[in-house]
Amino acid sequence: MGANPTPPRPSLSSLTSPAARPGGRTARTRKVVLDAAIEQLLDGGLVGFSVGAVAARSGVHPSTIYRRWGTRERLAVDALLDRVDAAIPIPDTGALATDVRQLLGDLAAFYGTRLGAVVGHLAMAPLEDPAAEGVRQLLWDTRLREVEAIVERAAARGEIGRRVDPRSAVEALLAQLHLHVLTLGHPADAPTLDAFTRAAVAAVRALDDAEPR
Amino acid sequence: MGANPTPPRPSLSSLTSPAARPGGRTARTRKVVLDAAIEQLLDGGLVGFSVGAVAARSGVHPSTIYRRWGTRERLAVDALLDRVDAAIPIPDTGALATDVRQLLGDLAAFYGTRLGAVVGHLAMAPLEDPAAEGVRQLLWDTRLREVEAIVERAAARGEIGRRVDPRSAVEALLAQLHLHVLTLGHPADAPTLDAFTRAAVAAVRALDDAEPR
DNA sequence: CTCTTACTGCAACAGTTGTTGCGTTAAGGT
DNA sequence: ACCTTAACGCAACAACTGTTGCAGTAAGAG
Repeated sequence: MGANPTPPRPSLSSLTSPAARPGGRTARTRKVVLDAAIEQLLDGGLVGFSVGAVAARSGVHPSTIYRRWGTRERLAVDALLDRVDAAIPIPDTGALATDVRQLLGDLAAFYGTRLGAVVGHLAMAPLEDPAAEGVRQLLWDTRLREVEAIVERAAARGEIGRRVDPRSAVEALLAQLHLHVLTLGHPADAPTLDAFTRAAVAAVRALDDAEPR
Repeated sequence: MGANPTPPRPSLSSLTSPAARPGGRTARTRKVVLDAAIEQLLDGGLVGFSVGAVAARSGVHPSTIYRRWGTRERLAVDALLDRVDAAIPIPDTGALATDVRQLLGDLAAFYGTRLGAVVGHLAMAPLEDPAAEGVRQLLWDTRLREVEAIVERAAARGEIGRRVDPRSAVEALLAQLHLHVLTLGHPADAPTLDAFTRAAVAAVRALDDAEPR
């Protein structure tokens, strides 16, 4: 029973359930296609990303890809999930401001990457494919929950009040960076990130006042 | 002479330049198509929004639409521009907090509309069509500049420091609402909007400290 | 080694999306 | 009323997108 093929962590990877007992060369094909999809996303981003393009690049027949993934969005999301698992670590520097500064810096650096840009692009607005949209929401939820640790540690230290809703606080921490970089497409240099950090920390502190009404 | 058909304000409407001297039934066709596009967006949103669908609904031949607009994104953006001009007013209540609260409330209400949801959806992430993407950025830029008035009045009143960069401040004001409602798809009730307002105002105040380095 | 089973490639097909050439139509100027 | 001219409808077409049936093939079980 230890033989079940689930990945190291119970990550949310893989829309195509690897659950069923393979009776074919599933794993190899999957890897080849997803690698090709990543390559395609690296040069060209989402523009020109299509099932046909990935099929041509991978050598796998289009019909196979359609059968396993179905839509371009599902394929892109599934390919990215494989690589974003490593993602960005949650800092623990001992103070809220430095935690936030480091997290924002890491995020900005990631979104500066070609791959990160695509991930950010897909992350910001709803997707048309229901399955892909479900994964997007799950990803955000997972991610925000992880970041809540920063807020909870700050509350434990007494840096912020204990009445702050962690989820709202996390949103406040991340919102301006995402609007600035991903929605508006502007760069985020060090002074900008410093300013975002100051603003974010102040916002979280303000959420304490009379929060639970 | 009062008969000129240009809209009240020299809005950025219309990707299709109405500049050239019309030798055909330009204006009528344009209106019919854009009205049909809005209808199509109202029921169905961006899903199922295609040139073909709008052609069928408007009775205008698809080839005509392709010639004038080219892509689905350009058509959608152009149709929406016609209706978003009325948009959301910039409040002037005499205090920063109440200005922000009203603006956030108006925005949340607008995004709760079917039309507003589509606008918000298109606003959050880059568009693939270059022309449509240009309009998106222009719209953001225009909008943010308008909102700067709130910040500048607050600075004039002494509510916030004069070293605050208005553009950063405006981003800080709007960021959490957009992340919460448009990216995450969550509702924004009154208490939530109150909390966003408190956080946003605190964030703007924090931007003052040592802002210009 | 053989059998089962699932997945793949291939080819044929259907639907949608976007393009182009041509004759026709209507708006605005004279 | 007439002429010019841009825009439109139509049809034919090209390209891309997605689906389906069938035969072949590889992985895992006994």
